[in-house]
Amino acid sequence: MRFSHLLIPTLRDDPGEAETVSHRLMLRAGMIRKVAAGIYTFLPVGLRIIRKIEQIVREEMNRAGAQEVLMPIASPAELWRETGRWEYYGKELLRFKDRHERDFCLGPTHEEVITDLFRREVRSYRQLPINFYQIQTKFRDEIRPRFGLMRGREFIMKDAYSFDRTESAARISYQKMYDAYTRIFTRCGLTFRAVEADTGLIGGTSSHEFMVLADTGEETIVYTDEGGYSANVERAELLPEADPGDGQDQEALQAVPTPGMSTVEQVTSFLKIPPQRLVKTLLYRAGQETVAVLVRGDHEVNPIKVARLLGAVEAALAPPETVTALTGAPVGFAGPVGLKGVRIIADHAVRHVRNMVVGANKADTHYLNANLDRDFPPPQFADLRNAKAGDPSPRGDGSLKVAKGIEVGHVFMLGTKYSQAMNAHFLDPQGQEQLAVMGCYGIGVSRTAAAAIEQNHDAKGIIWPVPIAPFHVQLMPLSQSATVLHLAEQLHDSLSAAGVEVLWDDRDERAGVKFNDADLLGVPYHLLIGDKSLAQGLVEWKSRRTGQTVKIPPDQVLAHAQRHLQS
RNA sequence: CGGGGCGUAGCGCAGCCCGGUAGCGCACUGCGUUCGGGACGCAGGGGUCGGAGGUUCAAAUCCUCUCGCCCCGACCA
Repeated sequence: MRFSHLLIPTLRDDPGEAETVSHRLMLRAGMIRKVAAGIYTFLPVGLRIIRKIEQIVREEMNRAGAQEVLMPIASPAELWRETGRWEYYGKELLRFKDRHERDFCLGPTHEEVITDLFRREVRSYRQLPINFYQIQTKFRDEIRPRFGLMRGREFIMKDAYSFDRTESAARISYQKMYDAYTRIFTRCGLTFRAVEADTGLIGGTSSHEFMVLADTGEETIVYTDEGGYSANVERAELLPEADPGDGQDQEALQAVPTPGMSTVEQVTSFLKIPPQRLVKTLLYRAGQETVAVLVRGDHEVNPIKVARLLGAVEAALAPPETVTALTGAPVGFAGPVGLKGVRIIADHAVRHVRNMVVGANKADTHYLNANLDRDFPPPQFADLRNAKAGDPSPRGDGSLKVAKGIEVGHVFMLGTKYSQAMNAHFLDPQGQEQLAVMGCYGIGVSRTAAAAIEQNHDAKGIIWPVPIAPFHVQLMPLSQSATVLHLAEQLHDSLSAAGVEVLWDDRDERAGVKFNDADLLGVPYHLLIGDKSLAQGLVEWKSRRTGQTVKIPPDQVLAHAQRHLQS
């Protein structure tokens, strides 16, 4: 492909709107252009990358036995009302009316539409298991779209939905998708990790997220070196630890003034104690109930765990008025001692804190040396906090480490949530109606492209992994001399004929311009043809990643290319 | 939704405080010279200064309203 036949509007300057590496580089390399907040046009080079990823996804989905369909982007409100999500989904669901005033939305995901298809068309257990997938544009009206393709409002997603006879059969479908995802991200040339994820309200038994590891990732994961355990921090289970048994004596409870000191940092540095000795008391609103949650000063409450313990949909910090009403003190001075009229729950780690510092439920006052049993009744203990580096693994295989990741895939056991809401049945061998057991599986295709850049770039630009690179080789004639141009054309033709994807920079630009654009674009191999080396009958093959250059005769280029592209 | 910032040529920006009819670099067009890591010269094209209203003899500049975009945050006591 000739460079001059594609619109590749590279930019010399960083666009002011982009902060993130992938966003900046995709704009500069002329791969995407913004149309509105979180909404982008893919230009030819950007689209080629998307197509590459899609192709890998498609091959692996097909191999795993899923069948491709294409559902509409617009879907009618009735389907969403059946599952309650028309109300539940909130503002992220972009709604509109057609000319007859009928309610529609742009699909943010397609459980409703696919379940509707299933219940209309699939009758018998003989047709199961069945798994449908599509690669399609999704729309989610995010609160704050950001980072270019990383969190767009419109994005390209592969979504798949499996239907099985039983829970155990569904687990097999789930495992097939899990394995397919592992192959997909491996084939894309990405460094990633599958982590246990929260199943949230949807319930079900399993959920895994596939995280591309990158320091710029929005998600935090914990893992052990041996790979025995890895999970999203939100999800990571923490077992109760044994009492370190330092045998400290309980000292007398004592109120101390802590004027204006409402944060852990302020109180601990004022009292000159380590944060582990402070126990903070946070009031959470979960459903109809308000609870006081105790965690150690160096720990963070995990609201998802709080909600799960209480059987609520979600838990959020109570507003300041509630805090004042219940504790009689402004925010920052709540504590378990003498706290009335509210249930208290505590993280396991609190059990072993002796002589703790806690709020005194009085403005500008904390207690020193508060102790369980003696000063306040023992609360219910549970795992209520986020994991942090150094915590013991729940599998007992060492301690947890922390890393940042970008969520590019998510597999999910749904159970019968949707089949029940929408009456999606099949007939079992006994002729009885049974609810289909479902799973759903998503891959952010456009986000995968962005994640690949976050993981593979240097100061000069992108460095694509070969399998998802827009081209394999960028061919650069460095002068306009007839021999150089002639050889460039010959090499372009012979490589292309052999299936090597060549971007031939046929522009009449200076060498420096071509080099810089090539580095920006990130095509993995550069083939340089210049008068200098050609004088010795050689051309240069250069690796974008390592910068390593070898000089080879033109008739060996094809073999050389094939050798590099295979690995 | 709260806070901050920004809309002036395709991109990056100056001009705005202190009103006087728009400028710089890159990109783009033509010609010439150049040609292995973002060349140079000469000559050009391109902007109703996000939009609407107001003040004024005069508005990119002052005032009001509006639209769009970016960043941070959305409450860890």
